[in-house]
Amino acid sequence: MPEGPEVKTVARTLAEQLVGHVLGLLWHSHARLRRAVDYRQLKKLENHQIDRVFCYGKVLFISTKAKPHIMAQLGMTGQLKVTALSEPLAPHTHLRWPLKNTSKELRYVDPRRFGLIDACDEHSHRAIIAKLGPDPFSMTEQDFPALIAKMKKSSRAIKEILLDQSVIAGVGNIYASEALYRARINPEARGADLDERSYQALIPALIDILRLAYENSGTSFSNYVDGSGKKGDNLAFLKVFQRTGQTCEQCQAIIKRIKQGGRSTFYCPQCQG
DNA sequence: CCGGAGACCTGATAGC
DNA sequence: TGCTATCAGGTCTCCG
Repeated sequence: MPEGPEVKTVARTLAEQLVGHVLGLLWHSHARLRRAVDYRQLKKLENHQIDRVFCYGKVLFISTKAKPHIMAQLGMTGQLKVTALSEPLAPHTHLRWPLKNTSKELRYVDPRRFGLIDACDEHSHRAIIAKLGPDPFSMTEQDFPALIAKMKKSSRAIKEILLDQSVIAGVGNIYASEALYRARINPEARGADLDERSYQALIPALIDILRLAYENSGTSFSNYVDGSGKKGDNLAFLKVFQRTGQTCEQCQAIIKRIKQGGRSTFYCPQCQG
């Protein structure tokens, strides 16, 4: 489901509801998520107070004063939200974690089970982040040259490079297409073939697109919701994603969909020719 | 090392 | 009304 802006929205809205609260007794469905979950480790966090919720790229962390922390990746359909204990259980609820002395609980719902929740100590926390490229939300212009150099080294299509979390963390299928449209770059162009000017347009365009999406609390076209169950408002701001057959706002050409690496890419053949 | 294909899952929707 | 096929905010592993 979520890309960087959605995960960051979930982190913000969860922080408002979780920080300062103490986790109660964990319930789980025994389902295997993307991989088997070490529920024993997670249960060690019972009776600990949550002090921070944050994210890097698409990885969300909930930390307590104790070790380990909670790590979550929402995959395509994962929802992490705080609900009333009395709220009916949605199908595919895999984790329920009551907050002591409240009538609420943290729930993880994930129909496709491409997501992951797990315990995470300092060591694995660092290992996770070490594998990821810079996070556009904390990046400054000083980080641009190294990032551009890495992209220029690749013979892959620029759209696929943008989806590579080890190059840049938090970009997914929506915002890769949107950023390339904004920067007027053909998604099939090889990283190595793009000139410096293209990159100087692309990186700021990408950052702008992600910031805007975050300000709009993310894009909901299917089941994405924030940490309190609310949908995002960014769908109306998208220019090409899932707009196959509609006219480009800039030039009136027809927006096309192609497949790259097994995934849809949306673009304007005229503006991004 | 790199890149491509397929695997992992459920659910919604379109077309016959 | 079924069926089949395709599509969906992601990532991991295997193979050449």
